Amino acid sequence: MDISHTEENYLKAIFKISERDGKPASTNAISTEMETTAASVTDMVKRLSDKTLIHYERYRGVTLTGQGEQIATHLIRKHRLWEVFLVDKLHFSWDEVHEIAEQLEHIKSQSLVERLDEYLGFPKFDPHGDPIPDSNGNFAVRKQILLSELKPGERGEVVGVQDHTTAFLQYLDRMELALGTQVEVLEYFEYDESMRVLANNGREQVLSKKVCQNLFIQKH
Amino acid sequence: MDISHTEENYLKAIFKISERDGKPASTNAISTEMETTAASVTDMVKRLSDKTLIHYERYRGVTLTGQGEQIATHLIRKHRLWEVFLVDKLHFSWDEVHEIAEQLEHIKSQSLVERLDEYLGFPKFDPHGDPIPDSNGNFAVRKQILLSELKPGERGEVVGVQDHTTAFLQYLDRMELALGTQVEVLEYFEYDESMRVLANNGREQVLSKKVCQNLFIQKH
DNA sequence: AAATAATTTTAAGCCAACCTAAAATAGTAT
DNA sequence: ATACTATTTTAGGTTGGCTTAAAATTATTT
Repeated sequence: MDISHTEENYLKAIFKISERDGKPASTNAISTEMETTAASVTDMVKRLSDKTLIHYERYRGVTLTGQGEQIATHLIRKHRLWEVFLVDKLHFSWDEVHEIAEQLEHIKSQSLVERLDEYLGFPKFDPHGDPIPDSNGNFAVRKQILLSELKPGERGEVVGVQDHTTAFLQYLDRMELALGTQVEVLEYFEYDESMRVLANNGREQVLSKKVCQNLFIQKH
Repeated sequence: MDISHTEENYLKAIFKISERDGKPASTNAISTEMETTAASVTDMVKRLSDKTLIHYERYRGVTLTGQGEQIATHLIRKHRLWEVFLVDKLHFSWDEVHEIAEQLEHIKSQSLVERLDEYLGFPKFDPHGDPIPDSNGNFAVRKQILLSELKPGERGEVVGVQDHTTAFLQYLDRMELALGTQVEVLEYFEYDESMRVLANNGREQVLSKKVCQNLFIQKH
């Protein structure tokens, strides 16, 4: 059985949505994620169901079958490995790689993925700090919290971003808040829920609520 | 205007055929190359003509327009650069890379190609000795001849293959006739048009007519 | 519980890319 | 020039993935 580029993208969307919402993916949620209409989704969902890649009952939303989930996690694995390649080897910046990886993730070759993984040194996280699943679809877990959850006096390391937009990533570049940066919360302002933060590069700056709620920190 | 994966493959096929035959690509030739029917080709050829990617007149065969040729050579450029990547960086053997590169060549990102080129050290030839066009579509030319054209006593360097099949490439591996091997023709047998050849690795062996007609040599 | 709103599905149809079978054209041989 | 053959095109139809508009179902409000 072969599966199209488009079908793969639907599976990935369904995976993403059910992970985020912790429940079956609704037709509407999928149509939003895929930037298409609800009718198109219903259409596709029937096909994916015929191929036993998802469980589907009318009006009930969809979940991935084992098979479907395997395809989805493998896509994510490929996407994130390629992102590492683009950043580490080709020196793209972390805000430029998503679209290209979106294409590269559809390349079909088992040995390619495994060799790429090895070539990159078996990375466990991509350039945005997102975990790279192993070939069985298992994600590394990390006890990370949002910077906004840190109390004054507490310290941690920047390990990931929740918001993947170019705007946010470029903002972080400007603020020199790369992954791996050690930070300490100096002060919390109730007024606008911002924080004064000291980074290990010596920079001390105030970060907005929005920024704090989009930065993942590993506490220590 | 955007162009599909399939359309790109047609353009590449047309380029290849007109290069090989030195005349417009016939519907039948294209259908053979694309492993499809003549009717499908006629269908597609009309669309490509509407997009001004080819010149087409019924029953007259097709040729690429400037635009079409640019797309075709750019595909070949990407294909061959990716082959170099797969062999040089991921250590695939030269008989394993074609299919994967066939997919990778469709990745759309100008900066990706240029960075890859740089990363690979601006290679001029791919792992099979085929020239890699520059970003303007210009191919390096090399005065190469077939081994079968060499006379006893003459020497040269193995620089490419005409036959790209796995069988031939693996045969060359066994015979230790990699690209770059220096060879000298010791003896020619009229009986079966085979040759006794001495390689710079000290190996002396008899190569069949078929082998000699599929190995490109740069004479010296 | 009934009415209203939101979501989802169905219906009907479009386009790209394919197919088979039949018709048209071109090329070749007599 | 005619007949035959090979090639190419047309005609008509399929499938995947998409659309809009209408109908059906579910969820929410009163």
